[in-house]
Amino acid sequence: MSRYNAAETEPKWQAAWKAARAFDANAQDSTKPKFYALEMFPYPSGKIHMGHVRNYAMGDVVARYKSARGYRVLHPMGWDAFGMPAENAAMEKGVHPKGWTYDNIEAMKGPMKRLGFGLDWSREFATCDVAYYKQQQAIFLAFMKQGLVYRKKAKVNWDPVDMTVLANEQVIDGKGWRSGALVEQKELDQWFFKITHYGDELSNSLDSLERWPEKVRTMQKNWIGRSEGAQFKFNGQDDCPDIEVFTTRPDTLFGASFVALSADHPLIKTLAKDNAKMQAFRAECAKIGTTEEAIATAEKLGFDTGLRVAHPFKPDESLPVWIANFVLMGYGTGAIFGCPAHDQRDFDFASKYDLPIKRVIRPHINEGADESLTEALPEAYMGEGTLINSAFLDGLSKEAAIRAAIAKIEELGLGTGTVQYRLRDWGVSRQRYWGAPIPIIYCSDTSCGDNGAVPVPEADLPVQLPDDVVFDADNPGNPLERHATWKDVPCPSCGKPARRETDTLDTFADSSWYFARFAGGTGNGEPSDKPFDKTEASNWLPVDQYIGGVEHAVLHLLYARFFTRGLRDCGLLDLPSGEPFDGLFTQGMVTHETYKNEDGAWVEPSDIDEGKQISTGQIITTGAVEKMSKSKKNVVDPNEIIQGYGADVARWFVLSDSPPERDVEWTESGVIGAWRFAGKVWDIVYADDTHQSPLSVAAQAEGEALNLRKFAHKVIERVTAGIEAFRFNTSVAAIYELTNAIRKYGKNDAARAESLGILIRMIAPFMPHLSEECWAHMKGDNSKLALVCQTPWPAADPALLTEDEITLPIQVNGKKRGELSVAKDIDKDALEKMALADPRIIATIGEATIRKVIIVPGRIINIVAK
RNA sequence: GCGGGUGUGGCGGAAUUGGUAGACGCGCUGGAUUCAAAAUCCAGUUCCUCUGGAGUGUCGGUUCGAGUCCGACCACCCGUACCA
Repeated sequence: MSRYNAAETEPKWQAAWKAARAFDANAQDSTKPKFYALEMFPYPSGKIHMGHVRNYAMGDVVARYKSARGYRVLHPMGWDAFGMPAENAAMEKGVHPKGWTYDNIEAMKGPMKRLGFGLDWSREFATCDVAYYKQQQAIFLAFMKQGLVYRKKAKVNWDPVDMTVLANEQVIDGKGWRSGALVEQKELDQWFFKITHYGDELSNSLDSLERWPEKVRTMQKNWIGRSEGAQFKFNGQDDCPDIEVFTTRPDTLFGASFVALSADHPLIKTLAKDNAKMQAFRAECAKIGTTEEAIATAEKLGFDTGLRVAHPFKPDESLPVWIANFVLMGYGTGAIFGCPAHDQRDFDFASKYDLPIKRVIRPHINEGADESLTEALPEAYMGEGTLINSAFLDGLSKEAAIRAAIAKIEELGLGTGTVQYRLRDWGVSRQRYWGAPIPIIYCSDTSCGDNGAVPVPEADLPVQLPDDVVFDADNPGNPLERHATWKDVPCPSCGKPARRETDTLDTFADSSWYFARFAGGTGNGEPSDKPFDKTEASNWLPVDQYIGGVEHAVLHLLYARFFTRGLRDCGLLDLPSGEPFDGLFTQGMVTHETYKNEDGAWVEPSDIDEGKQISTGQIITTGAVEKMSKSKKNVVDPNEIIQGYGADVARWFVLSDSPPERDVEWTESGVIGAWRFAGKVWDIVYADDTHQSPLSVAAQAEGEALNLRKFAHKVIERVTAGIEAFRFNTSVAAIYELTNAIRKYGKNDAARAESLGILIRMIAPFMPHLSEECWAHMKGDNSKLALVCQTPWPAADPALLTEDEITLPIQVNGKKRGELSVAKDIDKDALEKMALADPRIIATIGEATIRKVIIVPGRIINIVAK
């Protein structure tokens, strides 16, 4: 018998699908309901890795399955092509980011096409295509008109040696990754998207996303972090101006022992100009860096300004004003009051600097006892309780006290109850070349436009990236800045000398609307001069099933949800809910050990043999297991598996064992199981040359034949449920069982043909090429039957799913001691009698007295005996 | 630090959602086939002091019954706003 030959079979069926326009969305029957399947598009790093294969294999199973279930499916693919790695490659290898990127796209497209995903390649684009980023610039201008764009100062990581802005991942232990210089902070004018405008909507609307994982909704909700509280001022004494604070705990105001300002607070910036010590403290704070993680984990440091403010409720008392490194300028007003007894951070701070710790909340459990609460607190008490030592708030609960404190603050005219978001506006300016230029021109006349900032007129778009730029390691920084002529233009408004914005847009913007471009953009190969066709995009959106890595759970998904709202409110998209993704599945990451050589450089796993780097001979240090990423080089190329076993085995393998939402540490062991399976399927199909239709129904089957049919139909249920629930590994296990059952079954009769036809249709979304080959063999040369990828999903016959006889376990005191084979609908009394008559049960019970017999029909019998 | 998640045989994992723990696959062991090997096929495979007992990261709780629910902890992973 012949063997399955992937190299011959794969191109044959890929050509057949193309000829049948099987995955061309425009060729689908328009009367069918739509289904938009989308996987997060890849960054073209140059190689696909196992994480990609896993992601796209899942998406393809869903897309092909939905197609078999009668939907017209849109399943596009493109490239998230702007970003830092291209510039790093330009510096390291002297290549141009554009050439590097498009070469990488070509390099990745080969293996992706080889894998036979059912993709509509007619809609492909890269975000670095001028046609795409032109439209992104148009959207930027539309958002601007809509009031969703503004400019303000913001901090960046500045490498003083390389004279360039660093990304957070390029700052290692506070030092520049290339130069090793201590990273400084620098304030630059930057553009922002007003995502906080939609703060409430983005938070509330999460509840409607029923087909999103609960964890992602929770993460987004926490990220947006809506909190109610009060904003009010502490009146300054002597030279101290009034200080505006925000708090969620105005109830603890009587326990306040200090006011703390961010080192970046305008007041501190002003004071530090004439105060060298304060300036030094600010520099100390700046060393920590800009990331939330670094700030939160840094040792809490303070600086007493010597200023004092009045307590709002006790005008004769005053509080010291400190600078604290844990107060963020970006949240609230950049100033807080500290209540050490009831906030852990304040507690740590007060303990360190010997500030008073005054308790104002008595825990409920202490009621009656220890009225004075005099003994020292070991830590802050943040739970519920009753207010004490708080004048008019005494005796109130926390919630009531919050309300009463706000009322008092309002009555005193010091402030109001307000809502704050943890969410900050989205800074989109990047001091880099390889991104979409921000379409702004700065006029030399600052009375022109907004303080000199003039939007590029729509007719002048695109603002195109110049190709003639130079990258070199000796001269890092943004080449657009250095370009001889590019930035010099006349002001589009008044004609005076002006210069272009040299910052480009955050690449998260690129991935915030690409799904709309797929849906309403290039479908017919007719690029329209707008971001996307409104009707088409509105018809396909929302994406019915979006699949991608859980690492995008907050930022990418939140930014996309912001963009669709912006597009909606600009009238570009008809999407009332504003929600781009109706169903979301977050897959776990494919992880791998990381390796470094003696120079401390990351090393690819394929460059290692017996603990040494093959290319240099250096000794390798093994690091942590982390998600596969280009920057850490811990990627495994799937090409070897595809070459060795074929596309279908590779696809089957990545879905076969692990539950899709779980992280998997990459290992090739187990791929042989997928390979054996492909061989078994081939063998059982080619063991029969009678060409009975794979759509046979063996209605007359009896005995073993009937059992096989019953099993096959039960497996339909299991496989279908597995796909619907994204538990492909359980579908795979069920398919294995059916395959084994068919193998053991001897005859080439109608029951076998029916079961085999069911099997092939169910394997088709997973192993599409092998399935077509098997399907073609079964149906024979003269059959009019369609391709298996265009054949409906098998339906389970309900009559075959029920069993008359079932096995029930018998437990004694919760431990299994026997089992019974009984009719499905046997009554409880009979069951009890049978269980108590079982010799092994009698022996187990022995002398003990039977206290109770629990019978759960169809499930279990438990005898309680003592 | 904070937010979110995960933890079951030698390994990946299954378990009808509170009811037979270990389906299915890998690996391993033995056998068949072969001059031999590969491939393939068949059987076995949680552990132990084995007519019994223990067992789903640890400790405790609820229940007739807990991998599943509750509480405390441990380890690892993701995110933490300029990696994408």
